[in-house]
Amino acid sequence: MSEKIVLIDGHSILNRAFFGVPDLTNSDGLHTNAIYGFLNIMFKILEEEQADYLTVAFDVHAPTFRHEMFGEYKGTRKPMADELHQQVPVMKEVLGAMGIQVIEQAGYEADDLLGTVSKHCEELGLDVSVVSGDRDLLQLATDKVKIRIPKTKRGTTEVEDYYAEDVCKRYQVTPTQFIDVKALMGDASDNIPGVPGIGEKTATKIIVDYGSIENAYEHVEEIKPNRAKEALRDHYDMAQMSKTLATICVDCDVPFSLDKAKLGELYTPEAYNLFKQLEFKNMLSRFHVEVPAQKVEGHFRKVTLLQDVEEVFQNIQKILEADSEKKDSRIGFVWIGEEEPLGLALACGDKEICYIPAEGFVTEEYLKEQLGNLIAKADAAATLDLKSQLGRITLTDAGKERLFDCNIAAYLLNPLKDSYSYDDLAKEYLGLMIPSRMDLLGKSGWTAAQEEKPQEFLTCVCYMAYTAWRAAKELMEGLKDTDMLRLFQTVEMPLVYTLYDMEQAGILVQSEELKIYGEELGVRIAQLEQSIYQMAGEEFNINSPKQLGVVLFEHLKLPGGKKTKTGFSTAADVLEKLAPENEIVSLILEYRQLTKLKSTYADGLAAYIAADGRIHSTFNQTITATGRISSTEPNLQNIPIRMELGRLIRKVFIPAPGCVFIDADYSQIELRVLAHMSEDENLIHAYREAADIHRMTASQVFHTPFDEVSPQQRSNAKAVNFGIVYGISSFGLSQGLSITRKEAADYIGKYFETYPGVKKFLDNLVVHAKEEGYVTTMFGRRRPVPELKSSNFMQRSFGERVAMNSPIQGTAADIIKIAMIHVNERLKKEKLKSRLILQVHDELLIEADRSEVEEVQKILSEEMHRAADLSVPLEIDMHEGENWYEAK
DNA sequence: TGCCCATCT
DNA sequence: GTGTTAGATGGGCAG
Repeated sequence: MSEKIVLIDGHSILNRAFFGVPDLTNSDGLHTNAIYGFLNIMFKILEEEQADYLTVAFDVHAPTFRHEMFGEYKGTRKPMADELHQQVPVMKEVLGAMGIQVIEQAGYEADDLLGTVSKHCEELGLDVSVVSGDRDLLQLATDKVKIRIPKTKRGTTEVEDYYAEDVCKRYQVTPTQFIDVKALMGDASDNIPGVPGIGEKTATKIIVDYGSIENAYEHVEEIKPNRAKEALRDHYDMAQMSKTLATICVDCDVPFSLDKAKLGELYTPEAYNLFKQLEFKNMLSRFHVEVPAQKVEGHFRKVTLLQDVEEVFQNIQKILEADSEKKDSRIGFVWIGEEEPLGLALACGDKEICYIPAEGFVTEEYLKEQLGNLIAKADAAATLDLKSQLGRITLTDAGKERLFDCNIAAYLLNPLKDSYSYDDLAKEYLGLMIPSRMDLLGKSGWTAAQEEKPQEFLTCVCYMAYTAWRAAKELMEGLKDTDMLRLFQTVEMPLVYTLYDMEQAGILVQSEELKIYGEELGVRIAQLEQSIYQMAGEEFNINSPKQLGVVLFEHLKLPGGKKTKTGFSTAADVLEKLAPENEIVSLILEYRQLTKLKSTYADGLAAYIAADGRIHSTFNQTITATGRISSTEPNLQNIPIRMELGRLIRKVFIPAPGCVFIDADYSQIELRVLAHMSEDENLIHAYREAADIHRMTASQVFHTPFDEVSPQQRSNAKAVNFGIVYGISSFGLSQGLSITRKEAADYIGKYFETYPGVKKFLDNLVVHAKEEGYVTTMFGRRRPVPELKSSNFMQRSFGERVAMNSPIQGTAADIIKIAMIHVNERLKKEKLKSRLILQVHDELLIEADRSEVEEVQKILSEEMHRAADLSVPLEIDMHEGENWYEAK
């Protein structure tokens, strides 16, 4: 059997991988998706082929012989996205580290190198596989040379293979004739001009009939479609030129060496280090070297017998005592289990790492008590997600101060991550590549995993405790280095308990009323549906933007063209402008609103009512980029209020018997924060003097006496006020206010003239963000702004808006967090029955016992006011009601 | 899964 | 000259 060589078209496969693999970035901010995809394709093919030799060819950025021939020739590669471009040198480095030959040659494209090497190797008697995403390479196919075109479909890579005969089958022409076809039809992406008016079909037919461009020209008068005949006759020169351009050179001067192409050990230590740096975790298993993490795995153990468990606790106590001299005694712990705890994972040092099932004599109560003792003794007790553990920890006030939530610390250090799983923390803060829960257990729940995959289960839970133990120290250092320790200790950690209390409390819902509300919506929806079908003259799925677009813009021929990538835009603002054209439009808008109300709110909320008649939402503390909290399952932070029909839903949220709702919200907190942070004298003055800030703004910006400001002026000023906070453009403002862009620009200009301090402040934020790479809130919370480094205008502009908005939104978030912690603590300390139950960004909702209303109002007012000391007053609006509708 | 559209501050 | 207001969650559709 002959030996085999694989030749890879480097740029082409990188390019394919770049677009086929979702964006990946390592901790250094380096994009890695193209490299990752390339390696996946390469490994797959090497395994399939069992090849003996491998070489990768790249293009060089230099003019080629094609440029000399044809001045307008721009090269076969389009300008590369920056995110891809930066991956090319790294890719070459990775290949180098694996001992893989990389060839490139000025004056030629990779295609030509591949053609030449492929022919050379075929002559040497080797089997050749050429891997490329580019079908031009098909011209190289013979019965010994196979062209392989990988396609990424749903995450998996499939490869199309072409020997010469496969090309004939698929394209009806031989590989050589394939060049002629391409020359005739042209190729815009390759800048091959082609012959005008001849497309793929005609080109193929001509070459099938005549064999080549030259022969076709000899018989040009016979060519069938008249159009094609004339085209070829008039543009024969061009066709010949294109043919030369499209022909891959097979005898160029190539720096190729068969010796160097010989495959050796790919998995070298150098490659290992690079893979680790690139964070290609699941590729590391290909390496046969011992990873440091495996050492610690040797100490993972499951402890079941009471006697052994007692020994473990004694041992940990000893370790803690020894470490306490250094003020660095620390445990890592994680309760495992969903509803009912299965057991406790513990770590104290590199050697004492174990999992203790709660079964037999080792009861949950016993474990709780022992854990409590450890927490009391250690300087720090670290876990991954404290809120989820609080139900299983006996807390003392002293214990509270020792608890350390690794996820929250990691969130403060980088709030942009979408996951803070233990394997992410280990990678980021410990430099350890360890298997994730998904890697070990797949989608199994804890209970199933413990039974079915005991070994992997043990590995997983021990890694969790170990990561918590070890990362806590690094995270603590990180918080100190970034000046966020105080924020962590006085805001984020205490907030864990507040949110836990709120989740436990939940909010009472009148499920019957909710059901009736949903049914009423259903009736109206059915009516609307019929009317819409009738007016459209057909039945279709109104909730499908695609179908709706076709009905509105094609069948009913309403004006307004394409807007989205996939078709017509049918967003509310587009449809509102169309409302006068056809009555159906407003019915559709109403239909949309009602189906939203029914599916998300009426039916959606009903599904979350627990046995106690209350909805217990989850408040997430590590989700948003700015420091706000978020609410899920269900989201209680987006309950309708603007439209009356939707607002009615709030009537089903009621206080418990004997209670009343008290709702307090900060008045324009973000604008006040802006006034304070910018130190703009005029804006501060405006807030100190006027109750109505929008009117005051209108008065100052439009140079109109305060009492003569028209409603229009006030509402415009209000829009500008909001826009400024978000970094709006004149275009955006003009859209929002239905005014010309010029007028909008004028408003913004006047605003900044009136409040020059604001302008300066916002500009400085962007400058600071560009220099430091992040922005901060008043309380030191950071948000990185990597978009500012992008070469893409849009991304960069986004970064600028982020730099302007995040400190404002984030400071407001800090303030209400502080307020809610103190409100909750005072309710508890004063032994009140009233409970804080919701936070909606600038609003707190309390279920207050009727006997405590006055005291609760006092607490809310005091704590919300004193949460921050601003140079403008912090004002709050407070309402009382028998349900959430009334209390707002 | 990604897109579109709705909802909130 | 680009596209053009920050931060979220969730339902439904289409491939």
